[in-house]
Amino acid sequence: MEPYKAAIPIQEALRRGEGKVTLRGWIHRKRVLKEKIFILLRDSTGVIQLVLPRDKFKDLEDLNLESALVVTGALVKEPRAPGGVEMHVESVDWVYRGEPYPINEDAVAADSEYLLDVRHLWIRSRKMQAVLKIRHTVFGAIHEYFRKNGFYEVHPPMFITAAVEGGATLFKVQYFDKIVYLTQSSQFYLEALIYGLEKVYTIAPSFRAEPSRTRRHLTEFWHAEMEIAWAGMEDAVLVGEGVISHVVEKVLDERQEELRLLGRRIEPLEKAKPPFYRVSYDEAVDILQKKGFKIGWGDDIGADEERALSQDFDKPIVLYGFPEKVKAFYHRNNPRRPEVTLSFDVLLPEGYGEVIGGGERIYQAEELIEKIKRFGLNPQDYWWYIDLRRYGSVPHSGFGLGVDRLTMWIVGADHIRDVVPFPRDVRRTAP
RNA sequence: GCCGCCGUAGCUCAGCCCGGUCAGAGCGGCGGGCUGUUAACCCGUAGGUCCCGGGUUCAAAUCCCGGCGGCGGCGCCA
Repeated sequence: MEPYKAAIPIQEALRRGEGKVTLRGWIHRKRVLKEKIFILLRDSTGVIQLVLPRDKFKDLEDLNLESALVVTGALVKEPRAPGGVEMHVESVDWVYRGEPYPINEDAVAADSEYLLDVRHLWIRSRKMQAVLKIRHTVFGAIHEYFRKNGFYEVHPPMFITAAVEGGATLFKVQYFDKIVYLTQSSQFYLEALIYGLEKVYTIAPSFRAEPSRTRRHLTEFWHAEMEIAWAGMEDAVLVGEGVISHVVEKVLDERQEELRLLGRRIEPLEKAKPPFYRVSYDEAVDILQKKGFKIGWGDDIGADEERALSQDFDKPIVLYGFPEKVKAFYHRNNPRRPEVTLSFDVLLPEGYGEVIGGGERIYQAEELIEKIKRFGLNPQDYWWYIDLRRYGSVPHSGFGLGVDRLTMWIVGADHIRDVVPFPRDVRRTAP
């Protein structure tokens, strides 16, 4: 049997605190003293201190960080050891000698750009481990919420031929002898799928060729989208509150250790329970004007305004009822007040901003065609989307949730790149 | 697309303003030391196309022009 097959997880070793066991992992830290070598060994479950008599393991003292090891020895409870338990190593059963590891504490402390250049290595760090474990829980909790609430998971295409939002932000792809695009939202496909399944959701990548240079934009991001038949805007808002609060609850329940390692304050997370604050666009304009912003009714709410708004609230805000011209063409106008749409955004607190955009869709063909024209677009480009309105159309609503943005807020990251293993932005496509 | 900032050792940075012992520090590497270390510590040592090109000058990392690369913010959005 290969020696590494006998190993137990480090977390399990820390729990036992005694007995002879085999461990495997990577060298997280190493300190060589006159008579002893201390090694902090890391695996996916934790970190434990190894103690090796220097005379017996002379050939190991020059091991570089991140070298891989399989060791056997006795576990001992030891207050001087980080974590309270250490292993007195008796034999080293397997070694892979790594070259000098290029990431050091200076680069980490500076949160350097370099960490993105060596991202393929940096994802080994305890910080990235913690973030990626939380990300795993976030995705799982989204699936869990939708499935428990009667939604079917569906899988729309990534190659498309018509824009959802307009057209300027699509990535072109050579597709045999023609050009197609990468999807920027699965919404239109979800709208088609409700006529069979009524309540549908998907978690899929969306691609946007926007040259955005901000801490909350990527060119490739994970989009959790849902659509429900026989539903108005308020129904979609309830689902949005439901899924966010469920995800947060799940992370608080399962990822306390990771949140602690990341130094995340959990009070703001604990407050994210429904109902979120409801603020109409009209009220928001009032609030902002009183704060001294130069904003008139009909203007869009920019990033600074969004941040200022969220400062007044200690949990997520549902901003609703935007003017027609600041939202995409497919939003249904309020029949009682046609100048505003039945649209909403969910804003995260602490300055994190928009995480959900959604609302009720136009369900009548004529109204849709008219609005497409009013927006200066060509109805022919949306032929099948319009066609959906010709055969038993019903009121329906949905939203798109930025999963990376949600994760960013949950872990308290400064940049959306910090929560994605291999982020893609306007310039970075490798590693 | 618009505005601002940056580029010096493998990594993090100082030096630039006011040109002339300015080729520097810490980490990492290598060599040695050290009574159990907690990002260990101490001593020694190797390591650089000062982003590239041009200009000014007796003299340029430093000043000027152009280019390339990177970062942050806005707009747009999730």
